[in-house]
Amino acid sequence: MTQKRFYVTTPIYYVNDRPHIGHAYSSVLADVLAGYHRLLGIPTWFLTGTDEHGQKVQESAAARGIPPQELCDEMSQHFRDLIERLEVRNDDFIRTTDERHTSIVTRALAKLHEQGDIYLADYEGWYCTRCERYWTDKEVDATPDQRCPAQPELHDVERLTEKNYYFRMSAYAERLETAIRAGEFRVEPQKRTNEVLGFLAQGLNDLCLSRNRERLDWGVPLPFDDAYVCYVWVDALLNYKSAIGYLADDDAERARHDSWWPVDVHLLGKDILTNHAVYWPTLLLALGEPLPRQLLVHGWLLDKSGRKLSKTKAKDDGGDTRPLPTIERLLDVFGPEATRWFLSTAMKPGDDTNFDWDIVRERVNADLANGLGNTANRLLKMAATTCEGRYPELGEAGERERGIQTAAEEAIAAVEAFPVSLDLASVVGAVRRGVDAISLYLSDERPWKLAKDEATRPRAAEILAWSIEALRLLGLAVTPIVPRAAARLREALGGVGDLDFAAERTFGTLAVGTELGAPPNLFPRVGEDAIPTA
RNA sequence: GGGCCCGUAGCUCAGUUGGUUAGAGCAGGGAACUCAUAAUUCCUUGGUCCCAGGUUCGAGUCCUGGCGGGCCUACCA
Repeated sequence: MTQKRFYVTTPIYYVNDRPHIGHAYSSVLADVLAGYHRLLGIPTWFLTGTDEHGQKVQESAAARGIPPQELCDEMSQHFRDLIERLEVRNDDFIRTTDERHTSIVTRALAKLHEQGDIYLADYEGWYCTRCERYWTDKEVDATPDQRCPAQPELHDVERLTEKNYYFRMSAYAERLETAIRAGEFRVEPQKRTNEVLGFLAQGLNDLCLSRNRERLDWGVPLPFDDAYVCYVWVDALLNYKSAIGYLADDDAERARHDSWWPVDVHLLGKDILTNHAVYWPTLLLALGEPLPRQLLVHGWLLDKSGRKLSKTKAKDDGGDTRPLPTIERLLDVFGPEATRWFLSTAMKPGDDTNFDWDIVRERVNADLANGLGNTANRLLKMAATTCEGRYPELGEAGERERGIQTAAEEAIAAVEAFPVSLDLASVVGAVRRGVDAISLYLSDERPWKLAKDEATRPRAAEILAWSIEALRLLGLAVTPIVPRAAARLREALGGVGDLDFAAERTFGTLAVGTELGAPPNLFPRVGEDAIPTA
């Protein structure tokens, strides 16, 4: 099943936080997903951006004595800086304070209101004045003597009533469940589907989508009641459509939207599952829009003691006095390519994973420096000395030769299966096996020995030819993950102009006599001494 | 409290519908090789599969109950 196009998103990142490794993970993963589709010639659109409204932003701005927009401009820039350092190639970057977004939120809200999907009702609940928020009955009941769940010792709660606007989410629960069960709206991995179905089974309430401006002003005003702003999710989630031209005035823009929607993959962390698997699709159902094809829900990267690694936590543990491996520090030490490799291979989307400096270093050294990098290096050096730096003839294939050809072709096959499988691990696994196959082949055939003797030198050249050709395909396979290194390798193997995967993917197509470049030292080894010490 | 999920070698993880002596990679130990980024290849050490019961001819795999951890529980995003 070939897809005609591929639209992928990351969550929009909330600007109250500094960018951390979780953001980097989502961004790189989305970039790699997009990259494989682009490699295969599939029209691809990759959207990311920042979420900028809400109470925390308003408070942070107030605390610093600056307008919220100024804070957003500053913080949003941090996210752009991060993805730039990661060499992520997004096609668009949306901000929820963009006019192109807020105008669409307004229209969507008006539409929902007109068709009766939004209603005004009293919200009655426990309010903590100190925390400036409501708590649910259940949360308050769980405390002794019905106190504030955050600070039961200090804060008390009072029963308050407030008028708010609600989205008739419950009305769409059944249709959502049907869509999930029918596979029309997929939530991956499977266990997240279970989680969503379990959530639905508990019964769905309607969703409060407004906030009185007395409490929160930093948001999109409701078109039908200026005393309120739109709260959180309706605003944030709509970015996935506003960015591609949903409800735009311009015909061409709307056509653009229709060409990309429904989105193929929403990438998100497990913490925002409900929002994407329940709020968002019910909202879309209400708007009469097709549902996303699938949600890909990933876990978290945790530091060695299992804590969520965000921002800086001063505490270190286990006698490890080194600073925590934040995304900035990882980039400083390993550079963008190795960092991308680590993030891409860090975990199968689904579970959390623990990591530390050594895990990153070992993986990067094993796969990249010792594996791909060293293989490229030794082959090109041997080619320089044994066949004057020109690609030699393959000669006849024996069993071993067919073996490394197959290994390389399996990597290509994994790439070509990617749009359906989205299985990065299978690509990486195939590449690792390919590198191993070449190493083993070289160990067994010893071309360096054969090259010393005039009579056997042609045979040595053949061995190099087979190995180089296999390596060339592995380089193609890895292009979306480490684009720079892959490009340098391709160049060293005679590649010119833009990469044409369809033309270059076939084993045995490298022209005899092609001038081979110098060993490119693709991935420098990272020594223990490169890791910062406290 | 409720829902969902996780707990397998020092580390990161695989373990398909329960079936032979539980696997990989990395790290550790030994050897070989020497084209290469102290690399590569071969051999090797290492596990009460969280605990306790149960079902079964047979359980890492199913059931029950614990222990430990995570996310959500609808107004923090």
